[in-house]
Amino acid sequence: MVEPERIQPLNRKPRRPGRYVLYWMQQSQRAEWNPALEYAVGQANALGQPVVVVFGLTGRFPEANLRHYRFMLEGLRETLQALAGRGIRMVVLKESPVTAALRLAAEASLLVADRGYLRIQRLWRQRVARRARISVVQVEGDVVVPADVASSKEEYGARTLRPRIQRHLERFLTDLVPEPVRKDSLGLSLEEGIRLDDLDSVLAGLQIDRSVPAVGSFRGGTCKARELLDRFIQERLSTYRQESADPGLNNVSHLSPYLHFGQISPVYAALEVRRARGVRRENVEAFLEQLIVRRELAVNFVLYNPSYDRYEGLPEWARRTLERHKADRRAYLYTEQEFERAETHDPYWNAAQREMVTTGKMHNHMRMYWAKKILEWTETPADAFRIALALNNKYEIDGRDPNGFAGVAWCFGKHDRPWAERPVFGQVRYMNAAGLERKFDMEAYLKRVPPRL
DNA sequence: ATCGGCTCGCGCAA
DNA sequence: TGCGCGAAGCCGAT
Repeated sequence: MVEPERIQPLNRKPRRPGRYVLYWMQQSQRAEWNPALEYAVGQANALGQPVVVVFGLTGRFPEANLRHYRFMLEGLRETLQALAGRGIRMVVLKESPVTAALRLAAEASLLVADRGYLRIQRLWRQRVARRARISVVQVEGDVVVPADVASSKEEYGARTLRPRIQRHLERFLTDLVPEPVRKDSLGLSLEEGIRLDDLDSVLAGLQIDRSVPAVGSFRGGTCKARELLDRFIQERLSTYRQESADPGLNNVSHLSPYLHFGQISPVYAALEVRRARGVRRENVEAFLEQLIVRRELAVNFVLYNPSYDRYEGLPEWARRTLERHKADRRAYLYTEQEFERAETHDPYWNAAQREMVTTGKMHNHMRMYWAKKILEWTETPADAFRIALALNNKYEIDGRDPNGFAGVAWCFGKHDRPWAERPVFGQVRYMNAAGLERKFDMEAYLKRVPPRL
């Protein structure tokens, strides 16, 4: 049963007598723990119709490259098979999500969409809702507490969002029981769509940026995500609070790429972690703080701040103080290319950059240090913001995620408070290598990251 | 090793 | 209007 607050009509058009209920999959790329899918199945059962799933595979998602597409397609291939196992046909069309959804909506009774919070995802849904001739309903499945239920405005920090999430948490942290599929859609006559058996040839047929190679360190897909989560709970959760910040230990879940593509449900992950046996409460709480409060603070940021991907999206006090120190002498200055090639004087910074470029994922604590240093070693804070975000989006598997936008902005003062004034940073929180060495085993970090690009 | 100060703005209590 | 407090800070004093 999907919570009613996850369900929102996106237009006022009627249902029509079509051949099937259409689930337009976009953000939640999974066949289980997917409220939009289960809602679609429930509606289809009530109408005595089958469910068809459509996915529009566009080569034009902003800033997406081979690395992102490979990971996403590994997940989609598995999802397609899992859906077939439930008697649900998934059609993958090589065109924009909007036109793909509209094409199959022509013969549908009702269109169900999942939810994504980025600007482009909201725009896509708006267009589909406006141009479809049928009722379009959006079902939230990307966060635990739907962002507009938690708050109706941009929150100032984790401190102000946390109680708002807590208020609703229990209501939304519930099992999602799969609906039985009463009428299967595997035999329907439909557009073929493209096959996903051979991902190399699918990728070869897409007009995408191929300059960033796929990574072997993380394979996409729900199974892989579940495996990582299980292992995390078994082996790492019981020391999470103490160790998760240490880049040398890497004691983290590694779920963020999977969450980014909707290959695993945050509700499922939260429930699994809560149900873990023999783990101290503080560790469970520390993980849920990341998975829910911090992640959903990032979603709040991209939903309510129209400048979430620009320097202008920073709070007034941060821009003011950075502006005041714009002319300060920088001890080092690097170009975007020097950053990209990990050619700074700082071995920790270079290691972080190499970790990101080679594995597609940088340790959480290093992401902060990394962006703070780009601010310190670039001529203007606005350039630094742009460079940090561009590199993040290019090389992280979960680039262009709300977490990335909020994470970079945090390094420039967003969701943070002012600190003692100093050169370049002004009152924005400063970090340095001595801090890393004081607290963590940085030799271990250097050892676990490839020594060169 | 530990501690206070740094400094802004939100939200709540009064 | 006052007050407490905040993602992971740093720095100098003790």
